[in-house]
Amino acid sequence: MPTVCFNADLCVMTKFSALISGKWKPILLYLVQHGINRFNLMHGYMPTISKKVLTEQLRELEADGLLHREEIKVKAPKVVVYHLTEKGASLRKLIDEIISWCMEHMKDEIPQDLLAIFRQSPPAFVQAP
Amino acid sequence: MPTVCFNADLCVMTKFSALISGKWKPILLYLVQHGINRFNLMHGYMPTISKKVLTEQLRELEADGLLHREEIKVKAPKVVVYHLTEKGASLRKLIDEIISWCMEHMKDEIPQDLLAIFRQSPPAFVQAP
DNA sequence: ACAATAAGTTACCAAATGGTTACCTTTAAC
DNA sequence: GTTAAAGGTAACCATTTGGTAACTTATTGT
Repeated sequence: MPTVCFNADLCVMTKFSALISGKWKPILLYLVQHGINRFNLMHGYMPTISKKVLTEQLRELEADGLLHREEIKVKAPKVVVYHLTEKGASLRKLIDEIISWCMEHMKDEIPQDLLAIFRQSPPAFVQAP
Repeated sequence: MPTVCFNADLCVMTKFSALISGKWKPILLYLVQHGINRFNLMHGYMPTISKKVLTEQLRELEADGLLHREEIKVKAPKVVVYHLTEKGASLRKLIDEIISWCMEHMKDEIPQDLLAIFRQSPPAFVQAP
């Protein structure tokens, strides 16, 4: 019997996965970084997400310290703006490195046109994160 | 309405998450890299995984081209050895970078002693992946 | 008086994921 | 001839995750 044991619940990668593996989270971080930072604006760029799930994912990103949520106190219909925290911005950089790895090692699963666009301008404003 | 739309099913990070987000997969890659590469041997290092799930995760890692499974044709009780493919080895390097990021940016969620060990010898043979 | 807009919430549902326990197959050793 | 070891399967269950569709609240413009 080994003296060292591994436990998935204590695994650092388990915690990291929890951070990014919400279905829409990498896309949300990317959009907020690029100024797509309001609820209905984001929803317009992600037509297939439901409002319920969009709310959930945003709240989780906020709870994990990746996004900051700011309610702008204007009298009109409430306006809410999201922006990246430092941790969130730093995670965005790491995600770009992960995407680079994917472009090299998962070529077969990534559409040709995306690969081509990526080669020209890495974190382009197209479908990637 | 924006001309660009984002779809989580086409997202590169979704594919990447599928690669690593099996609960035990990062640990398995790490163990195999360190020569813990047989079914019951691995099971000894991961006492809380069930055989069913261990089989499943190994099979998925194999299907994703990260591990190679080799049945050694000896007459005795069948012996099976796993080893990393090139893709798997390259993913292990990326995971080490991800863990470095976690050690910097998720300090509060990572036990002190692990942080200390990590500072001395990064990819140590202790609970980390 | 009424519709529209921003940003959600509520109730309910389906699929995926990991887990438990018991069982299987082949060969060698006692 | 039964047992042990290696590497699994099979049947079944609970939780988590994302999804649908309808409803909400406050204010402003017509």
